[in-house]
Amino acid sequence: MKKGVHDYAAYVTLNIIGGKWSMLILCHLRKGAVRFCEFPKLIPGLTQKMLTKHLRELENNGLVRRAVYPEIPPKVEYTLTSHGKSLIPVLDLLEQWGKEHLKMSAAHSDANLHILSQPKDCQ
Amino acid sequence: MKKGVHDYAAYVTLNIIGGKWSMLILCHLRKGAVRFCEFPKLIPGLTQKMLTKHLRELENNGLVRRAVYPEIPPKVEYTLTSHGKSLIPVLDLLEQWGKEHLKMSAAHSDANLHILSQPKDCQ
DNA sequence: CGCGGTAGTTTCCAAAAGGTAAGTTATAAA
DNA sequence: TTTATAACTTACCTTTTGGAAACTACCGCG
Repeated sequence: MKKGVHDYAAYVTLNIIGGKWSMLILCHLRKGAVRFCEFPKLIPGLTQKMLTKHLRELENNGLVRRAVYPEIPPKVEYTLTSHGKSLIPVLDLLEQWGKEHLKMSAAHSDANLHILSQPKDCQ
Repeated sequence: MKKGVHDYAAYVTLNIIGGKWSMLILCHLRKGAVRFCEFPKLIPGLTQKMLTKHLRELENNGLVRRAVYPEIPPKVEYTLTSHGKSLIPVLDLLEQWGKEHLKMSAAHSDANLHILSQPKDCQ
């Protein structure tokens, strides 16, 4: 999913949080600052390359703030900006719908086996 | 974005509406039934192949219903299921946040040029 | 001098997603 | 007989995305 000047602002939102890891990163930032090296521990499978890439994107979109502490060894912390925090309700709703959907599809795959006798589709 | 067994149900939602065209297709279905051949007219750039692919996905996820009318030339209509309709508030929120974001980033790129004298970031 | 720790960047490769264009089927109308 | 139409499917190719692993820089420590 990328580009394309469609009339829907929802498209913009998906371009921002639709990457493979962005949403996961944001979810962990909800609770407060996270160090660079903490992310891969929090998010299994996330590599440094993908982490930097998505963090830069989120930073460029004004959702996260990058704070560098001039220490050795280096320390960099990421936090949500206020704009980033405005995404939390959106994430919550996505979360909530996802849960409903999982319940639904579980129920449905059970049901298929013994209940259904209604017409499934007009055809 | 695909796969990955993370703890966030929001991930599930994004897998469903996160494709390049799914959200656009759903948006047009909000108003009612749409024929196959109407989609490419409604959504510039959408090809038949991508359309079928995403429609099948949405169908498999129980969000849209496919109704075939046995006529020549063929007629196939797609509608939202009730489960599909439950996504509308989600799409609306994505839309709303996207609009806010566009306002924000427009304001920000203006502001950058003359206003800012605050520290941008601790570094 | 070499090691460890943090925060990256870079290179190289594989997989997934997406696009183009042509083919398919069925029938009715010209 | 050819054409047109709707709804697909298929083959082939390009682009995008993602991942593994190595490399850089910095400095203190032993």
